[in-house]
Formats: sequence, C-alpha cells, structure tokens
Amino acid sequence: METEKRAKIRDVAAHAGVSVGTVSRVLAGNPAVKHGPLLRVKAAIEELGYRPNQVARALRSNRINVIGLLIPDILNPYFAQLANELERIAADAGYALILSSSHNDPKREARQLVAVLEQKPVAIIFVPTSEKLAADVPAPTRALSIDRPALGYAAITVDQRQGAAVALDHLVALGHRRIAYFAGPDNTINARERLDGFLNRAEEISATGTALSIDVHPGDFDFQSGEQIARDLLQKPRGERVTAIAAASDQQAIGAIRAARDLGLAVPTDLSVVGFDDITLASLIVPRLTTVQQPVGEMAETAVRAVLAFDASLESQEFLARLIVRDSTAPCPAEEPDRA
Amino acid sequence: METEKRAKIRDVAAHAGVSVGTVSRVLAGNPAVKHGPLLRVKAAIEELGYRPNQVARALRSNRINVIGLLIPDILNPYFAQLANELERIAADAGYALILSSSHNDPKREARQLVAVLEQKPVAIIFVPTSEKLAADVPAPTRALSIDRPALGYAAITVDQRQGAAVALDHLVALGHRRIAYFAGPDNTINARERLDGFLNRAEEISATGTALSIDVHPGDFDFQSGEQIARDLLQKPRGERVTAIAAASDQQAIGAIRAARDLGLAVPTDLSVVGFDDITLASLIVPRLTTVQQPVGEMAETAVRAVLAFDASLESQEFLARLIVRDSTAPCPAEEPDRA
DNA sequence: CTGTTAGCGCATTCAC
DNA sequence: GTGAATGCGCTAACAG
Repeated sequence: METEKRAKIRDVAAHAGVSVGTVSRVLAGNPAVKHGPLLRVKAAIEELGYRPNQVARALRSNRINVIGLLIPDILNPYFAQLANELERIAADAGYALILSSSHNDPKREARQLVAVLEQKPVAIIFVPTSEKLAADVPAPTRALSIDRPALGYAAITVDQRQGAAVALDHLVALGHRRIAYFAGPDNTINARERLDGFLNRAEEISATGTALSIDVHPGDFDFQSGEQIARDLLQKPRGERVTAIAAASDQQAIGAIRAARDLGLAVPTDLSVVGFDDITLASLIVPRLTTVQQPVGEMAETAVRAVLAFDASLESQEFLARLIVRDSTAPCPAEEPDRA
Repeated sequence: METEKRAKIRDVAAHAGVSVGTVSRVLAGNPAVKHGPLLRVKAAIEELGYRPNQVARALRSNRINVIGLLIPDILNPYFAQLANELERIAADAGYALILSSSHNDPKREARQLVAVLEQKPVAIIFVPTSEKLAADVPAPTRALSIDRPALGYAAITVDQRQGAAVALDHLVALGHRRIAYFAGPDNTINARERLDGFLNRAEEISATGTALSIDVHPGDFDFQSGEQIARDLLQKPRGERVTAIAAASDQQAIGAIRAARDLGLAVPTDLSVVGFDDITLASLIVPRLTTVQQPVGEMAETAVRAVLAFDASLESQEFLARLIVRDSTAPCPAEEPDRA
C-alpha cells in the first residue's frame, strides 16, 4: 500500500508534467519555482509515494547522509550512553549513524576509521584512543572529537579538572579530611586531568589552613578496579581508614561500594563515595550514587548540531561538570561537618 | 603520504595499461583475467593507493556495503553486547554497521526501520519489538531477526523454554524446593516463553514425585524490578521464605542479590539466585552470578554470515542456552541437597 | 580473455 | 522560470 514500485524522479516529473530539473529544484527547496508547478510536483510526490534514492544522491555529492561514530567500546556504559544520545539526536535530524568500535586498540582504530571514511559519511564524531588520531579525515567530511581532545580537530569536552575539584569540595564540605582518590588509567588524558584537578584543589584547600590527607590509588576505570582497590584499602582499622573515596569513574565507585558492603561498612554512614560520569546505573544502585555528572545529552546535541551546520566552522566547546548529590555521601562520622 | 589525490578506476587502468573493465574484474576477483594483466593491475592499485569508491559502487547495485542493525535499546547490556559482537564480526567481514534504536517504541521502530532501509543496506538485522514488524523489508535487502522471532522473517533465537528449564533443574538438583520465579514483561515473547518453560518443567518434576512450590512474580527485565520484588519477598521469616530465586534476566537477578544483601541475607548461603542472559556484569559482581547463558557471540557470527551469504537463502536457527554455574547458587540450607 | 560502452538516479550546469 | 543535457565512478553486458 505504501511502497508501490519505487517511483523515481522522472516518474514524478512525468506525472506533474514538468521536467526532472524542476522536480529536483522542488526537492532542494529552491525558491525559483513558480507556484503552479510547485504544487503539482508536491502532489505528484505525494501521490506516487516518491522518496529520493539516497544512494544516487550520494554519488553526486560523494557523501552519504550518515554520521560516522567511532568509540572505544560500546560495552562501557558511558560510551553506550553517548552513543544512545547521538543516535537519537541524529535520527531525529534525519541522519543515520554508522557505529564502529576500536576496542581500545589503536591499530583497530586506524582500520575502523578508514573503513568508516570509505563510506563517505557527511561527518564523523569520534572518541580518540590517543591524542594523535591514527589517520587524517579528508576535507569534505566534517570531523569532531568528543569526550577527549584530538590534535588538529575541534573537540566537545568536559572540564575534567573542575569536575574533580567539585567532587573534592563536596567531600570537604561534609567534613571529610582523610580521602582516597581512585585514579583512572594513566594513558588516558581524562584520567590524568581528573587526578591533576583533584590534587590541585587539595593543595588550594590545604593552603587555606584545612589540613587534608589524600591517598591516590592508580587503577582502571572499571568496576573490578574499584572493588579491588577498596578491598585492600578498607581493611585498615577505623582510625587509620579514609572516611571518603572519590573515584575517577562511576564503575569504580560502584565497585568500591560493593567492597565496602562486603567488609561490613555502611555507605554513606561509615564511608562516603563519590563517582564520576553519572551513568544510568548510578541512580539505580543502593545507595544511589553521588557523582559528578558529565552532560552527555547536551554534549551529544551540540556535537550533532555542529557537524550538521555545514556552513559554520567547527569549534571546540568545553562543558562544565555538575555535582549530583544523592545518597552515597554523608557528613564525616568522626568530625563535625562544616555545614556550608 | 597515504592519501594522494584519490585515484579512480580509470587512473588505475591507465597506469596498468589495461581497460577499466579489466580493473573491475580484478576487483571482483573474476578468475577470467590472465596472469600478466592481473599482476600489473594489482601493482597499479598498490602504487596509486587506489580504493574503490563505495558510493559509486553502491549506485550500480543500489545497495551500500553496510548492514543495518535495529535494536530496542543500546543501554540494555544484553543488546549492547549483541551490538558489540555484531559490529566486530561485520567489521572484520568488511561491512560497516548502521545502528538504530527503537527505544521500545513501535512508532519509532517503524520510522527507524524506514530510515535505515532508505540507506539501502545490503542487509538488516533486527530485534523486533513485536512479532509483527512495523514495515516490510523490500526484496533485495536481506532481513534477519535476532533474539526474537518476527512473522515472515528468518530468526536467530535461543530456546527460551529450555533455558528456563535448565535453571530450574540446577536449583532442584541443589535441593531447593521453595523457589520464586521473577518473570519479565508479559508483552515480550521471550519473557512469556521463559515463564512457560519454567512452569512446564516444574510440573514435570512434580509429576515424578518431587514436590515443588513455585511463586511467580511478574516484573520488568531491569535491575530495579528485581530489587523491588526481592525486597518484598524476602521480608518473610525464614521458614516461609523461598530458598532460591530464578530471574528472567541478569539485571533482575543482580537487583535481587542487592536486596538480599540489604536485608542481611547471604548469597548463596541463605539464598541462591540464578539469572538469565550472562551479561558482562554477571561475572563481575560479588558473588559472581550463576546464570543461563545465551550464546551471543555464536548468534552474532551466525547472523552476520547468514546475511552475507548472498547466494544462500536465510534460514531460522535456534540455539540452546547453557547453564553457567558460578557463585550465586549453593545447596539449599534447609534440606540435604541431591548430589546429582 | 579483454576493451568499449551504456546506464544506475540524481543534481546541476547551460540554453531558452 | 524551466527544460535538456552532462557526468558523478563504477559494473556488467556485449563485442571483438
């Protein structure tokens, strides 16, 4: 009923009694078409259920109406969320998304990038595994990095240092002084930035006279890493133990909460935990996780709009992270909290 | 250095001293090319760094070298895993993947399906939200459903009834007699099948003289649903309580474990829990989750191979689920377990 | 076995 | 303001 025999542009032209050129102009929204033919063409399109052949159109422009997306790993909930938002927004704008995972392998990243570019998408949005992208994106394809910067490309990022600082501020305001920081892998710039931001802020606070003791524990972004570090760390007797943990990712934080519970420590009564990212799971676990939210939705929207604004140049934009206070943080049990 | 000026097929032909037809034949692996020209063409391709223009190629065949993937929700870990496997396998076979989410909305599913089909992918693999697909997939595009059947299409599925039965068998073998089943949403066929399979097996077992008490609790597949049902259920005093829970999804099972722990019940000592799916998280939580594994990797491989075997017709295939025994199940505390 | 050539469906010059 | 003609890069059908 809906799909007849796949009308093509010249069927529409014949049906409307005009030439294909005119139909094409109508399709392009070219205002130089008189009212009469315009209406007839529109009617013909409607009547025949005509849909322009995207593939043929692509040959002319040497570009397909698709946005490429290259991420490290779709199993990482943060990237899944990013992909989800990008897909939704791109779809609403009439663009499909080509998904490609590098699986954190730079060689694979290079191959995947080339493979995606070969499809000639109008744009590509990527989360680079390193700051130097494996292959260049040739000119007509608009390229934008997201989540992490890449040399030579505009980037949609979050101020990681500020985000980490906000997490520390929150814990300090609750009265915590002995705090552990669970760092992410040293080879990702975001992990390094978060750590730097955290330590910098700690110094600033110390300089104002509030003595702080910060333990840094290097690890990975994943669940297991957080659990393992916490398991070791929380064995210590109460007096020597940290009263709060700030993690470089929600997954780490969730792992830490799990470990704490196994050791009989109540979160947040005995131990406060703050995460980073605000993945979906963060608000589902018990206790609901206090975390530093990266505005994934806004970032995705900005990214898609930017790459689709073909007449504007691509510019970098940095977002601010935002503290989301939920149930995994509470005043320090030992000392009186500063009620800020 | 790598990308010159985008050589095209006639540049290669000129460089090799042959015609474009010969180059095309070499590209297609047509054996009717003599050794001499073959080598010269290959050398020319190499030297010029020639890569066929996928878009132009697509215009001829009216098909792009891409596989469409339509799933309900990439944030669901099970579908994320499916997408991950499909992407990896398709990429290795030289095909990109267009990702599209219906967000469990049939209207959106219909729109997304049409949008993806408009790109003219060689094939589309989909997880239908209902058994009646919203729009037809026209002939040249190969269509295959996965995870759930769709009327009129070949399907790659798992025997849900058998999977549920295996879970029950495991619990019964451990000596459990009072068992709760957490069902999935009634409007998905897999949830209904799992429930049926579970109850059928329970009847079979009862018929052999082993008295079983099965509580069915309807819910959703997600984490929260499992947690909430378990929270209500496990309030009962020890004697009246079930000793084991079988869930229709790993997310439910993980939620149930969380609730049990909050109520002071040890898993698996006081309560055994078995999940369904074997998502990545299942082997990461503590205790590691005993679950019914759906062979996602094999299914994905089978699906991709099938849609890319252009000369073979698409056929349905049903896989068997497999019990993965980990740490969330143990002999029933009250009774002596049957050591099977 | 290989060269030549006609489109694939559309957008975009040019004429008119 | 509109129509006719050209070509995007490639594949396949046909000739040789």
